[in-house]
Formats: sequence, structure tokens, C-alpha cells
Amino acid sequence: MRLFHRHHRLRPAKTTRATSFSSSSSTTCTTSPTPPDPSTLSHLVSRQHWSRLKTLISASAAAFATTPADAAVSFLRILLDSASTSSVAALRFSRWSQSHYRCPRAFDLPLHCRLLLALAADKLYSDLRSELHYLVRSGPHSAVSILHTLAVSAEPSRRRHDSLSILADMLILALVKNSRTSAAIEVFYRSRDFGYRLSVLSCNPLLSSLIREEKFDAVEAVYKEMIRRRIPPNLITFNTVINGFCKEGKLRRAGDLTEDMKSWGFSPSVITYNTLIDGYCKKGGAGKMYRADVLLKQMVDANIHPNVVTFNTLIDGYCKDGNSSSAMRFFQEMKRQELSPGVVTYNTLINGLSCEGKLNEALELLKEMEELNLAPNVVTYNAIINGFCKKKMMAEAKGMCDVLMGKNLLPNVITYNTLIDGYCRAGMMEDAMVLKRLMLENGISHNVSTFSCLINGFCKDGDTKSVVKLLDEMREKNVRPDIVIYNVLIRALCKEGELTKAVKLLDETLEVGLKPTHVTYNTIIDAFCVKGNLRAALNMRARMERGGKRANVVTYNVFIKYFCGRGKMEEANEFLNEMLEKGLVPNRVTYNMIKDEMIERGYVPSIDGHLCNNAS
DNA sequence: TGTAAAAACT
Repeated sequence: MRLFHRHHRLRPAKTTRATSFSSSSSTTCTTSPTPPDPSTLSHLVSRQHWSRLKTLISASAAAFATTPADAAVSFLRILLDSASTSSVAALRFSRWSQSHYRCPRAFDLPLHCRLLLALAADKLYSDLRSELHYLVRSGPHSAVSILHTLAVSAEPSRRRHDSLSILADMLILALVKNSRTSAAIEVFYRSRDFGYRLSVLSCNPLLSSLIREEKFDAVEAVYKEMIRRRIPPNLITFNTVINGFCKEGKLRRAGDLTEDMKSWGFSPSVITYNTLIDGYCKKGGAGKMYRADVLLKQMVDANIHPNVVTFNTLIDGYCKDGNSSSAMRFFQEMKRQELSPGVVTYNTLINGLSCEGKLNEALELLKEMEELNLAPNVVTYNAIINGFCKKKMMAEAKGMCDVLMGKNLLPNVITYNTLIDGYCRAGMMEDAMVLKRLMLENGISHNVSTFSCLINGFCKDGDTKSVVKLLDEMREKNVRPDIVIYNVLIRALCKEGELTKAVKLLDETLEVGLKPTHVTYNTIIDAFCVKGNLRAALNMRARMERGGKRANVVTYNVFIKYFCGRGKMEEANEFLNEMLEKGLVPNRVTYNMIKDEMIERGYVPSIDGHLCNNAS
């Protein structure tokens, strides 16, 4: 009697992994033991007789001179080969054997794919999800090889079947959930070659995670590919892609897509409006809150009721615009509309007030929260600690940290970074370094901001040695410098007049794949102006615009300062007009310069009263 | 089964 089919036969333990089960050649077992038949196995599994299964597996492994892990794999194959046993039994057995015989070498991708197909055929989707999750997390296989193996493991008649499409959908979902977005993208594009029809089930989460990772080009590409492949988008798809455009600062395109979605039969929802309003609030620049207000009116006209998130978003926008009094007005308005402010509302306001130095009002709101039984969280305290730090009131900041811990809350990396930055600003570098050590002892790792605060502090001190030491430490700990670190270093070099080195660092940001910001360029432009090298400053502005950053108010202020400082009022006026033509609105710095120099000399009319809340 | 809001560093 043939006990095992040829392709079931266990291969000798010594055979290398390169050869698969089916190709094993000369397994000689003259006294073959009785192999388990599928129904016995299935029965044992469904009764969870694991110890009996273990005995069977050990016996089988001994008889075929192989490892128990490999024997378990062949048992799984028997279960899957049998038409009468359910996929649930195979799944249970697979899970048990995976946890019992931890052996990555025994991980057989084709076999696992057959299990997935069996689960899909039985529509056991939640089991399928967790299996895919496991496969994606633990498997040494690339995502595309999983996709490919699934395709070839399916019976030819079912290769174009919906269940394969569902598997591809769920594979993408599993990859996204495991933060393997690039692999998910690859599967998204390759699934077309296999003829799978994906759905919003995987596409929407993929789009969301691309936004989280700020891969905005990919968001647009995936969206366009969805339309091309006739994967029907839904309301969430539109809201997500609109959010992508907003986060990228492309508000025009976000607005266009809001129009487009109507032709697909979707009306903008409260989330659509909230997303757009937040886009304007975060965009920065003059008149942004005006645009946000216009959207608010539009949504009300469209009979979409603003909710708590709408108000929180507007309140934050006004706070970031340095206009906490308008923020407070919206706070009152939301109460009037019987929307209850939540922890986020209070945190937003407390942060806004703290940033403006209005600490008493911030503390008042903290009290109000507690009276309303809204539990302040670590974000609340961080905002207040930041307020104290900005005023160099380090004892009070530290005290607030104690209050936080007294409430059984744990300081997080932001709490520590805030305090470290406070100590640095107050010139207390030793205290800052003590805190750096303390946070590690409390189980909070340093991040790139921890280092930028400290490096900034030591740069201000002119303590180059300590700066270099911190940069070395970052390299050791694999903390990659971000653009803020570069900006800090560039600023320090500029202050020392080392402009060649500063420009070299700018070049380096591009080499390491970082995007220079306005701050990066403006710092260098300012340094050239300070040196009296207008030509180099103008060249740097040209470079900045080639790099996709348009001159902003700060850039113009730098040039206006240069000309005002030299009494060249015509040129200063020229730059002022240019900035106005570009739709940039002068801020307080501009105002102070032109007030001192240009208005008094009659070059420009007084604009008193036109600059209210443009502090920056 | 997926979409919107808050805290640190230039």
C-alpha cells in the first residue's frame, strides 16, 4: 500500500531547503508507518487533541528521518489536499504548528497560499485577514511573490475568480497595516497584470497611509490609476484624496476635486469641508483665515452643519495665526450652537494662549476643563509647559511636569523635548543634558527633535565641541538628521560668517534627500545680505525658486532690510511693491521697517490699521 | 472596511 502520495512524501532531514518536497528523490522507507488520513487529522484538530497530534508528528518525523516541523508541514498538506476537510481545520492546524514548531525554514509559501485560497473559497474573511497579516509580518517572502504564488496555486478555472481579487485586496490591506506601504504600492500596480479587480477596500487605506507618509505624488498616481482601472471610488476615496491635496498645500486642486466628486454622484460631506478648512488653516500666508471663513459659510449654505471638528479646526487656525481672540470668539460660538467643546478644543485653545504668552488665560481654561470633568491629558500639560518654557519660567514648567505625573499621566517625548528646549533657551545647558539622560532612564527614547533642541542650544553657546559630539551620537544611534537640524547648523555657520560652509550644507540636504525649506534659503539669503553681497543673495533667491520654493514675506523682509539699512529707499520700495504684487501681505517685521524708514520719508502711505493680526 | 481636529526643534 502506498502510504503517502509521492508529493506528500517527507524528505530526509538532511536535504537542503533548496529542493522542495515534491522534488525529493530517494526517501527510502521500507517499513513505512501508517500516515494519518485526512479525516483522522481533521477530527483531531477540531477536537483540539494537540498532544495526540504531537505524538503522531513525532512518530512521522522519526520514521521519515526528518524534523517535526517538516512533518507538520506535510500534515498540513494532507489536510489541504483532502476535498472533504474544511479550511478551518487546516487553518487551526497551521496556527498551532506555527506556534508550536517555530521553524521559519518550514515555512512553505505555496502551501500557505493554498491555505489562503481555501479560506477565501469558504469566505472565511476574518481568518483570511489574520493569516495574511501573519504572512506579511513573519514571512520572508516579498509581497509580489505572494501575489504570484497565489495566482499559480489557484486552479486554472478560478484564476480570474473574484476570490483572487479579494485576496489581492486583502494582501494590500495587510501590507498597509504593517506599514509596508511601498510593498502595498507594488502589489497595487502588479495586480493589474494578474487581472485582479481591486476595490476601495484596499485602495482607500492605501491612499490614507500614503498621505501619512507624505508621499503625495503617489496619492495622485494611485487615484488616477483607480479611475483608469474603473475601480469605483466612494465618498471616502474623494475625502482622502482631497486631504492629500490639502496636506500638500495644493488647495486649488483640492477644490477642483471637490467639484469633480459631484459628477460621480457624491456631495461634499462635513468631513470634506472640514478637510478643506483645515487645508487653508495650515497653509499659512495672508488671508488664509478669510478663505477658511468663506468655506464655513459655503458649508452652512449647503446645509451641512459644522461639528466639533469644524470648530476645533478653525480655533486652531486662528491660534496659529496669532489671533487667539478670534479663536475665543469661535469657542463661544460653538457653545452657543450647543456643540460641547472637548479635550481637543481646550487643548487647542490652551496651546494658542500659551504660545501668545497668555498663561493666566491658559490656566483659567485648564481649571474650566477640570470643572467640566474633561480630563486634561499629556497634550494639555505639554502646551502649558511650553508656555512657561517660552517665558523662561523653568521652575514653573518643571512644576507643571510634576502636576502631570501626580495625575498618573506619563511625560512623553514631547514633554521632555519641550523642557530640554526650555533649558536650552534659558542657557541652562547642564540641566538640559541631565534631562536628556533622565528621559532615557524613564524609557523615553531620544528623537531627532531632542537632538535639534540641544544642538540649537549648543550652537547658540558657540560650543562646537558639544555640537559635534551630539551629531556623532545621532550617527551612532541611527537618528537621521532632518531639515531642522540642517537649518540650525546652517544658521550657526551663517552667524560665524562661514557662508561657503553653509551653502555646502544646503547642497548636502539635497544629497541626502531632504527638502530645504523657506527657512533654509532665507537664512542664507539673510547672511549674504548682512555681508553686503546682494548679488549672492539674489542668486540664492533664484536657486530657492528653482527648488520650488517661492519667495515669502520673510525673504522680502530680508531684502527690504538690506536696502533700508543702506538708505536705498527706491530699491526697498521696489521690493515692497513686488511682494504686494505677488499677493504677499507685509507682516509686523515689514511694517516696523517701513514705518521707521519709508513712511516717515514719504515713500509709502501709512498702513496703520491695516495690519491687525499679522504677528509673525 | 477605509476619510477630518490638539502638544516639541529653524
